[in-house]
Amino acid sequence: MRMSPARMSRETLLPLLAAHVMAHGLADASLRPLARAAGTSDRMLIYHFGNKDALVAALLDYLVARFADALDSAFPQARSASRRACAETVYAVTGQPAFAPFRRVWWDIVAGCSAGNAAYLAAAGGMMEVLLEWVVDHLPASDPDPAAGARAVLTAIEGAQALRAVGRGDIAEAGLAALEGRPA
Amino acid sequence: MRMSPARMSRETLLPLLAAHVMAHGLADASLRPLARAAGTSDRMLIYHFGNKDALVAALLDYLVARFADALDSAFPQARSASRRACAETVYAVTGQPAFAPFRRVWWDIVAGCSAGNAAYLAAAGGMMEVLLEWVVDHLPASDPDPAAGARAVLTAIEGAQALRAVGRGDIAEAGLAALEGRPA
DNA sequence: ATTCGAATGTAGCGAGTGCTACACTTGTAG
DNA sequence: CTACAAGTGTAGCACTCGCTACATTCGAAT
Repeated sequence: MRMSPARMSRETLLPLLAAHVMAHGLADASLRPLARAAGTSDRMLIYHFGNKDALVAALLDYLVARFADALDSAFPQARSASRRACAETVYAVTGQPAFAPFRRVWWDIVAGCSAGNAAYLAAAGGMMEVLLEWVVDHLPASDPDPAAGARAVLTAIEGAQALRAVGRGDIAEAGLAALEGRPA
Repeated sequence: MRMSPARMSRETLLPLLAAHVMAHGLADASLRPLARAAGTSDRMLIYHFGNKDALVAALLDYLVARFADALDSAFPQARSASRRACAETVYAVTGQPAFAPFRRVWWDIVAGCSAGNAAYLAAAGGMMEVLLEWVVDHLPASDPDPAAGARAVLTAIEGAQALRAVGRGDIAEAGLAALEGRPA
């Protein structure tokens, strides 16, 4: 009676690792708890990824991809009626409980960027690129300058998210409401 | 020949501790490096503050006060000509090197809030209150709704700061530029 | 001068950190 | 069947973490 050794690879490990990180945060994720969550040992994580930095880098790539997936599946397909409506839609959707883990790791990433971590910078760039494209595609077709509009919307969204994260969702909502209701 | 024992208290310690935190970040500040920076031992930090959580709480209070000071001394006295100009002023001033340490710890605080840390939430609330009041006071006198205007400006500023932190200052600046140039 | 409590130094505990050494078992290629 | 490399388990290293026990020194009140 011998269990299959359940051969592992980066690919089979990453979803389990990502689940643990989204549940417990990225900032203070350490090898042994990660390994426990994935049903392995710290020894094997190092074996498969080389060292912790490489593991985190792989994890960030994976999380960016999952974030893109989550956007595609959770967001309405239709374009918004205005920049303001677009921003409020993104704010509402990314405020759903399903996005809480992403919000959690997002601020870990921002803090890491602010501390000068290059891997985090790359991941943050990826996430912003994904979001920016999504916003461009969902701006009103009548928007005179979708590129500029998307940047305005994204700036407002990030600010609203930050304010919500620190318990000042009231400011965030008032801020979004002040976005111009119709394309300029 | 006996040196004065340099009696210490929370009050004499806090500036030194704060300096270390602003230089090296709040997230992974640990007792022994903090003590070294303040010319003491971890033992004494615990003695004066009780435990690390209380120390961090005191440190956050102190940092909020220093942030308020820095705002008062670094910002122009005059009111801005528009909401957009006000936002761009704050963005420019808080982008100065003198504010880099505050930006650094700010994102540590936001990440801590997102992880559910109550002390961080209180500190973040304090910082936002300070900033909100400053914005209200510097909006054009002609602004029809300074309370709403300040919230709009603050949301845009926070978003711009976040984007700048992750290396997308280009988006931030485009976003601020799209704020209405004259009071609505 | 004596006493007493506040302040401080030294040493260490138990837990957790990233990572490694070494032995061992597999599945597969020759 | 044998040889070999990929994969895995066990144990441990050198370190940091927050915190504590214990002994000492110091300044001020009596």
